[in-house]
Amino acid sequence: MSKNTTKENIFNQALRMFNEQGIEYVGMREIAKELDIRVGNITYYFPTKDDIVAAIVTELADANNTILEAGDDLSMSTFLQMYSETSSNQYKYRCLFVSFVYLMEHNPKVKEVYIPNQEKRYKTIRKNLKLLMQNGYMDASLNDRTLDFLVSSISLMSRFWLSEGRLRFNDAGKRTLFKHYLELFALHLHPYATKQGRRDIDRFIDDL
Amino acid sequence: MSKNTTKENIFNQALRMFNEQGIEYVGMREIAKELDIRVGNITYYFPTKDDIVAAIVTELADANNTILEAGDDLSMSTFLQMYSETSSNQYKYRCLFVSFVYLMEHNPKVKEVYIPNQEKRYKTIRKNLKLLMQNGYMDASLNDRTLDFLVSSISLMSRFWLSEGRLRFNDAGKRTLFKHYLELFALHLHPYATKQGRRDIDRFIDDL
DNA sequence: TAAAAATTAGGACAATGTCCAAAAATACTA
DNA sequence: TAGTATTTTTGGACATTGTCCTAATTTTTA
Repeated sequence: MSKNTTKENIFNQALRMFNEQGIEYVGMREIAKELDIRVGNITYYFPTKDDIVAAIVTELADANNTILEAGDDLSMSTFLQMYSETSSNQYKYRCLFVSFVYLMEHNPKVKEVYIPNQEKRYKTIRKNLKLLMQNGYMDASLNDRTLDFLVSSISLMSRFWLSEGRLRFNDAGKRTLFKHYLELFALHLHPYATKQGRRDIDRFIDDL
Repeated sequence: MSKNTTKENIFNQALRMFNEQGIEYVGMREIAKELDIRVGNITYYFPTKDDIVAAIVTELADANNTILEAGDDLSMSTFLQMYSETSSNQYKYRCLFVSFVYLMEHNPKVKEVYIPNQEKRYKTIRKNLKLLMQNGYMDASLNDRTLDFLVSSISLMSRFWLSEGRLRFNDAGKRTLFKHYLELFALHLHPYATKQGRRDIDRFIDDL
């Protein structure tokens, strides 16, 4: 097991503190203090605080890219499972989602990494829902407008469930948050699912 | 028409700038500059920036309190109309919602005003949904779990639609945002509404 | 072992929110 | 109306923030 480099130490310590206290409320000097190094040493690896945040965003993007794309035989279970994994990644880098709007508007480096993913995300959700229709998990009579509604609604939820969770459950653990918000997500699909789809949804919720 | 007091000028100017640029990115010196007064003059009326924000929260709370409570004869139209009015107030003080989590966790004065309203809000939504059931607008067979789902889901959406809107539509006007997010809200109820309820929902959406 | 490169330290800088004492303007009172 | 008290406004000080830069130190390379 190799010793961590200074850069890794800074990244990990920053992520830990950002997740706990919020990005805006962790100072460079505090991070340095925890690691018993000087601030100038941090700025050597990360010239600005935004660079640390950008590194976090990049790691999240990479993590999400390792989640395999849906095949043509996508089932409701797989779809839910994929959502669950994405949520897991979001939780790991949750500091990003608690200050979402703020980050996007004032951190160009974050914007650069995240924006391209965003459009892709809409399309992926839409494509997956269509696959679920084709494969008999979602109601085949869903029109485009309802599909758009579901995509919008899912996007909104998946962006802000962590913020909501922070407000509502304070600093509850991952388990509590997952139980609540994955159920919320799954129930969202319920009215538009076929009998087969609903069976998968119910099983997914039971397993939470 | 009486001349505005200094305090009112400060409040209005701050709200305007907060809404446009975000609370965290408007400095006391900038507000002072716009009004051609000195910073010390602001702190005379609002000792800290948090006090300005708290004043904004209070005004929002007051505005929402003027929206009449639902009577026992609540209809789907009225329910949607009430939601629309609340959303209008949120838009007026939208700076608060773009930095929601941040505010709640680090501004005790905001927390004090908002938290009590929050629990009340859950109960109100729940009560109103039950009224809609009783009055034949929502499916009478809704169980408690589905009701909880709807309440959670509505709460999440009504807290974060403004954040989402900022990310997705950038600085689109009120009209664009309303068209999209009120429809999203209304469609949310659609699967659980009765035929009568759905008629109201469809009319509401058409009128947007 | 000496030179070069990478890393770390330490302090300076402008900007921020906050605070305070003195000046100015206004209101009040005899 | 003149003098006093109160409210309002000013201008600058303060600690803290992220950032930047130069010099010292350590590590790597030749």
